[in-house]
Amino acid sequence: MGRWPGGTQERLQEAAIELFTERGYERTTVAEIATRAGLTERTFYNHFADKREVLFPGQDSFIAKVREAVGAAPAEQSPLDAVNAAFIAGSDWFDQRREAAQRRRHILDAHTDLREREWAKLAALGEAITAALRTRGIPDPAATLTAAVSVTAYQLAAARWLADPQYGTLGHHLHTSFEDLHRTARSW
Amino acid sequence: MGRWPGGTQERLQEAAIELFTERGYERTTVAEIATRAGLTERTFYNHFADKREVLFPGQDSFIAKVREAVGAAPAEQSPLDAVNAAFIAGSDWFDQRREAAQRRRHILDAHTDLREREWAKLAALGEAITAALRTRGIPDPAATLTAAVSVTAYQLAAARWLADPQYGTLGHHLHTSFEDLHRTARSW
DNA sequence: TACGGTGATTGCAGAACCTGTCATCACCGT
DNA sequence: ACGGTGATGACAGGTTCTGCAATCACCGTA
Repeated sequence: MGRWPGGTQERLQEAAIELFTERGYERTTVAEIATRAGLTERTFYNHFADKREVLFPGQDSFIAKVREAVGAAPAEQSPLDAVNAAFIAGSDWFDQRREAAQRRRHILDAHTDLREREWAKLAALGEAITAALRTRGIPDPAATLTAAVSVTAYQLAAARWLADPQYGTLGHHLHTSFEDLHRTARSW
Repeated sequence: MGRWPGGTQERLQEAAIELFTERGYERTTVAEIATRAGLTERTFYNHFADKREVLFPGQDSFIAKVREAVGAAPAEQSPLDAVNAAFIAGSDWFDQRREAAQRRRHILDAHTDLREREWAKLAALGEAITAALRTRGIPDPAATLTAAVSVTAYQLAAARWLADPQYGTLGHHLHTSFEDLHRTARSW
């Protein structure tokens, strides 16, 4: 058992994705993940709150970044544009991990448990954006509605990004998704 | 142990809400819920997929009703109005259960686990509406965006309905929430 | 080199969740 | 009286997750 080789979380994440794709999420135990990473089950739980969380690395810091970017946006920018810009500013990270995102999505789509966690993360993102918009002086309910619709546009962009055979950037798809949103909102 | 006294699910739900408010969600075991209802733990799991599900009675049938109502809306109605009308059509059920909804909300707010499940239900509602809108000929991404923003407006209305000291109906709050949505969308 | 502090890792026990399997029971029609 | 049906119960077992305390490697300091 190599002890302290560093990168513990990353090793656990890779081991988890490997095993999930090999045997499926439910047929993989936390103990197996830890063993493949050269660690123990207990250590897994020192790094991740539960079994699902290993599939959502960096989500919390992404949320924090978006919140910060929305708060720091120029005052003359519309709320929706501010959120859009914040998403685009953080999109490089994803473009560099397209393949990992693909595998992750396949696992997520196959298990309701995991999609539940994903929705929870998206809800947290929405609440963070709502809070940031409020500090920009946007009152409720506009803040809540704008945040929610932004998250939906973001989801849409992410889906297109993963499905795009042309390998367009996430930023590009965010741009078109928010254009679609403007167009659709005009019909409401 | 009264066997087959009828209303098994309802008894389990009431026992669960009682115990959750008395000791809290985490400090209540499924076995305790079942015992208070005069049943066994195994029977609980014959009626509910897991411990959380006991707090979401009728959600699935509500989703089915909304899907149906959206599909059956008059053709001249705009997509957003169709969803709004579908919500209002199913709002009586909630108005008759305001107090239970209050207690349920207090329990939900205190536990991330349960809010996660709630988000999952809302996501399922959104997907059902998306599907219904597509059968009405609304193409993507308009169907997805319209459904998502409708669900958000619904959440907003439900929150106001529970907080309203005047005890206004859910239908009333749905009306004003969708008006807010129209107003906000004009700024996008 | 010796020593102690710090933080990560581990072992162990145990509660609770959830499932599979099969037996048992009440009801109902014949 | 009899058999079918469906809900309930008993039991075993795996898995998830937590609390607690011990162990280990590293690092600065004397």
